[in-house]
Order: sequence, then C-alpha cells, then structure tokens
Amino acid sequence: MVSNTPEIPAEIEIPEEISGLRMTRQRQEVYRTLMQQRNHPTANDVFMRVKDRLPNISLATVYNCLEALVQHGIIRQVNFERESSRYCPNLSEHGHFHDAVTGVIHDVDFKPGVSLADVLNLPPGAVIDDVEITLRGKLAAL
Amino acid sequence: MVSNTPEIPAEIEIPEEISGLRMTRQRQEVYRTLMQQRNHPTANDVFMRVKDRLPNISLATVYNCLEALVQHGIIRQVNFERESSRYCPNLSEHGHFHDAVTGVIHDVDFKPGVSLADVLNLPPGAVIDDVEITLRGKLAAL
DNA sequence: AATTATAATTGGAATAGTTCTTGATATCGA
DNA sequence: TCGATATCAAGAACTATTCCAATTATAATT
Repeated sequence: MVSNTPEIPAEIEIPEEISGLRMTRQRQEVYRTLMQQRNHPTANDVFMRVKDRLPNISLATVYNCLEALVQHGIIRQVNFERESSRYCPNLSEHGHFHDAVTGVIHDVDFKPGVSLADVLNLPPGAVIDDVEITLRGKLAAL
Repeated sequence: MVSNTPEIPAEIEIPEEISGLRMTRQRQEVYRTLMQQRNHPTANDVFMRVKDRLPNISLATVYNCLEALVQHGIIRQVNFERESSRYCPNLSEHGHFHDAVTGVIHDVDFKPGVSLADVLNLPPGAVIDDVEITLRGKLAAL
C-alpha cells in the first residue's frame, strides 16, 4: 500500500472528489493516465503506465478504479468484439471506428441534431439507456 | 432468454454447401438450431440444443462450426459488453436492443434509406466493413 | 488525539468463455 | 482403393476479469 499523500499532479488537476467518488491516489493516477493517453487503453495498458507513478499498484486495483470511474460516469468502457475492454474519458455520446489496418481507434461523433429514433426502428416503448456504435474498416488514402 | 422473432418451421432444408463451406452434419445442425431458435443463443445454448440430435457433439465443435459459419458470412456473431458471444442468422444489417429487465434481445432494423454517413462524422476516407449497434434500455409499458 | 467504523488496496487464487492441441475419423480427389 | 486433407472430440491451456482475505488508509465519532 502506498501513501495517499497528495502529490501535486504534473499537468492535470484532479479534484479530491468527482461525482461523489472519492478520488484516491490510485484513482487519480488511473484517471490521469486516461486523460493523457487518449488512445483507448486496456486495463493492462493503464496498469503498466500507472506503475511509473505508483510502482506498487496492483492490476486488481486498476480494475477496481476503472470500474469505480465507469460506475460514476467519469469515464466510459468500450468493448470491441471479445477483446479486452478499453477505456476512454470522452463522455460525449460518440461511437468508435476501428481501423483494421493500423489498429487505431477513432472517436466518431454524431452529426448535430440526429436522434437514434430517426435512424432505427426501435421497439415501441423502448427507453434507451446506453448506445454503443462500433465500426470496423479501413482508412483509404484520399 | 426468450425469442422475439417468430418461430420457424421445424424441418429446414439445408444444402450440402453454403458460400463455399462444406455443410457437415455438425454444421447443419448448428445452423438449423440458429434458424429455429432465433433468440440469439450463446455457443453453450446451441451446444445443449444440438445435443438432442447429435449426442456426441462437443462444445469445441460447436465453437468451430459457429466460427466457420461466421467466417463464411452465413451467420453473425453478436457481442454485448463482455458477455458470451451470441449468434444470429439474420444477415440483414441490423442492430440490437437489449432489454435490461427481461434480458430479451430484439433485432432493430434501420429505417429505409438512411446511411451511416448521414448520422455520423466518419473519419475522412473511412471504408466501413462492419457495423455494430447495440442499445441497452427498458421497454416502457405503453 | 484516540477509537471505531468504513472503504480501498493488494496479491493471489478462482472463474468463465474461448481457443488450442492431439489423435481419431470422415470426406475428397485421383 | 489409397493417400491427402478437412473435420471432429476430448480435454488441457489460455486470458481477461472477478473474487477473496488480509492489510492499510480514510472518515466519523468520541
């Protein structure tokens, strides 16, 4: 266990509490990593990265932190096929484009003013809590 | 888990070959199960069901068959969060609505004439090979 | 400030879905 | 029919994730 002595963050200010979640040192560093490294890292990616600052952190804790952050709506969990979950701090509703060639994952925003009901024949009475849109393909040279 | 698509006649004729894939007895039965039981079963669901007709089939074979069928574009593999993969023979482009209360998965069709590019700000030059749209929510009483 | 209660962290073991391996069996082509 | 190839079965192995028990940190209460 590592002390929670509030070390001053390098670049990103992280409050002691977000959305009612106590931001422990571990949660801060996990969150900071996601903010700095916006390429949709896996839990293990985050783990390796966070170890630079918290050498004693455990993978289980990274999972715990990520889950807590997701639960409190601070970050989002993204799944591609059956691969490891990935995490991103982009809270705006958006989808993901997975470039099959480079493996890079691009955020894809909705065009302004479109609603799902315009596009899909939703079951009558459906109340949507969560949307996940995943595209796979290639980026053709223009 | 309950079906949301109308039941299908018990006996389905399955050709010896589909899309260049040799339809062995095992593949036939796996495919038949998906056609008859259109509630997005998992590999294990299929396994249990197929055993009625092929008592000696193994789970590994069910996985092999499902993979072969997916690879040849005969069925689709559907993933929800990190749950077991589910499989469906509905090849038309469609999404899925996951009712959080009942667990039922509903196919969701696109409205005619809408294209993704109308709705999403795709990265320039993106060529989409595959789309996965997953909604989670509840069905309100009407 | 000391004490108790609660929450978070750790490390390792456990789990579950899926894939891999190996040897047996079936099918195809000559 | 014979040999080559594909498929199958059974179980072991793998991997991402979760669970558990013990420890430590933080918060609440006195």
